[in-house]
Amino acid sequence: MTSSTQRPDPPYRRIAAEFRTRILAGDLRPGDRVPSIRQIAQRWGVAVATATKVVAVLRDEGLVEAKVGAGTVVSARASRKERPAGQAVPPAARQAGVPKGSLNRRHVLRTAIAIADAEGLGAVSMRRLAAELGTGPMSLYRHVTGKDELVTQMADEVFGEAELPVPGPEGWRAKLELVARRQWELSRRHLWLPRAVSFTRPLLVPNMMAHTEWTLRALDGLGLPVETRIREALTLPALVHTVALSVAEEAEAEQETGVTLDGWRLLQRRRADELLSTGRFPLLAALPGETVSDLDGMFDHILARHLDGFAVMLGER
Amino acid sequence: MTSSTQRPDPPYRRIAAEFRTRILAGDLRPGDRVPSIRQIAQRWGVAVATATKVVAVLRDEGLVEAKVGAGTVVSARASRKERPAGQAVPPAARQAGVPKGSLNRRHVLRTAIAIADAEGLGAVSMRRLAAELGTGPMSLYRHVTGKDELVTQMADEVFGEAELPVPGPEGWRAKLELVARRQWELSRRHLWLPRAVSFTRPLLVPNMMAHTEWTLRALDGLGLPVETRIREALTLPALVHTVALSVAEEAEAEQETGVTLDGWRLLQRRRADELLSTGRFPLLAALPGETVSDLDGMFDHILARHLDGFAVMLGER
DNA sequence: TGACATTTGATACGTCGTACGCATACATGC
DNA sequence: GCATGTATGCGTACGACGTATCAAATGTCA
Repeated sequence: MTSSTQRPDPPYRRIAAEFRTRILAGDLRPGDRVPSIRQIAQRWGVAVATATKVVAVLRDEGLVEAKVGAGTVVSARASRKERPAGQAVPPAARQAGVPKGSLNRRHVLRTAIAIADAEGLGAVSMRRLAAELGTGPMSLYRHVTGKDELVTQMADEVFGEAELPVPGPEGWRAKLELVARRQWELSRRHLWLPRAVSFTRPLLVPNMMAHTEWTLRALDGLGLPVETRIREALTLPALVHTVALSVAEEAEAEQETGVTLDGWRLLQRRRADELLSTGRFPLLAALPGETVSDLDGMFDHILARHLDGFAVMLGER
Repeated sequence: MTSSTQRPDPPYRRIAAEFRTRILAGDLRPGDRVPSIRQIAQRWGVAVATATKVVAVLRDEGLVEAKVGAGTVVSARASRKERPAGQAVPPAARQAGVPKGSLNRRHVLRTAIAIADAEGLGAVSMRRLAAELGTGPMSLYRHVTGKDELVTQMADEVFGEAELPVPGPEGWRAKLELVARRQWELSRRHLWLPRAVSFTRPLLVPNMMAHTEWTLRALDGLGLPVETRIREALTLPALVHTVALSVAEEAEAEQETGVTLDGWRLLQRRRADELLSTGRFPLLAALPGETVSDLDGMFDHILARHLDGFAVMLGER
């Protein structure tokens, strides 16, 4: 570089330097918007091509990231002066990984999941989700074709949390119990899950298909006809599904009554009590209330009975 | 308070507040007559119905007591502000008069059921239902407090179709199988049923409670602890529920594709095929398609396994 | 410099459930 | 008979929803 003489830097370099110092000083933080090309052009009184060069310089230095249509943004890990200024990164590195939409899509999904976890699936409206992400509702449709797909993909995302060991434990019973309990844990962690997808139609939810596939493998070699294997593989998630649905409803009811004791819920309770005291349902009325809502126990019961029955079918009893 | 938005309180609320402050201030003392409904109507220039609401609000708050023919009077212990204003206590379970309402209510329910049977629960909107009955949407609210109740009562109505024999067949297994199959038939006849109610929360659906009661009786005398009896009584409908849900989804999917082959569904199919051909799910991909959708067979499987398992628990195997 | 493909967000449309207010008819007590 | 509170039927309108449409703004490239 022979620019050591008094020859002044060209304008585009001067402006770029200006931004560079602001970024490195932390004045512009990662994620902040950098003025658009046309704004730079106007503000500094230069042509658009010049402003373009400014941004190009910064981008080649890895300080900013530009997306067409969206704008230019200070890139992460930019403030740490890890690379001597002026040392350009190979331009190929700027679009290395996935098409970048993938990351935003995950962000959308995780945010939606967070809302659903905290306030139930009903709270996940497109507007609400958009607000949470700081954008307009319509922007979501860039990452998701519609609400149906959003919900399905939320389910897929959380199903990805539950990994199944590759050989798995010994014996069909341990395997079946394992997969059922994994899904049960999932449903307890994400109460909206049974509302989001039907467990007996795993298509389109790849991570759910993986569970089905794993289960089918567990059923292989037991000498069962194919229809039985299918049914069994679909039965297990179905069992989880119903009980999980009840858990979800219980939670919702509780949440609502926690907020407002008004009208509907309270009225429900009153009516239920009235019905119970009519004497038409003596056994039902005599039940202790706590047991009804012990849904973990309920799940254990339903799963154990089923596996026992399956063992009978295999002739093991 | 309710001043969150700038939207002014509706007239009836404003007027009620006016009286409330006068009562609480002691301006109107216990035993004093409150202006009659028609007087209020005239004095404030509103309709009698509106004035009626004013009095209703005050009465629900326990501030006044109304007697037909006699008039409305400030109730005793009203001046002590013992209850946060606006917090109504007795919504007063409105027991609809039998004579006329009963028949019309059934008509509403049966019409709603007919729509749901033919086009799915999603087609049952208040407007649609009203149109079918030849009235305005708001007329429905004379017979039903809201959509939630409508749906619940629809379920109750159809559960009334399934009668259970009073002594029932001999032996626990025949009894349990009977009640499960009755519910299964119900769900096949009314595909929307599993969507309408949770089978594990029979409260508020008297005809469903009857099933639970019947099941509990079938489980009596087997020497089982009470928790087990409860769980079992709730398990049977739960089993029906999941499989029925799948049936419903299948039917909906089929119906939609029957109408329009466009976009979403077709796209789903394509994606599913793509996923299957990735080789990640060899066992799944090798399955014959017909068996997957044999949901009657699925139900038989799940029920038989469960009952076998229950027999094991009873030590009968 | 201008044409381009993208991305965005504001506006708006058609649904939904239902709150509100009105008019009218009815039942009850003085 | 008369005034009272109540019940019924219904038209209007509000706010929330999912999403179609489209102009404006963006970085890029000829």
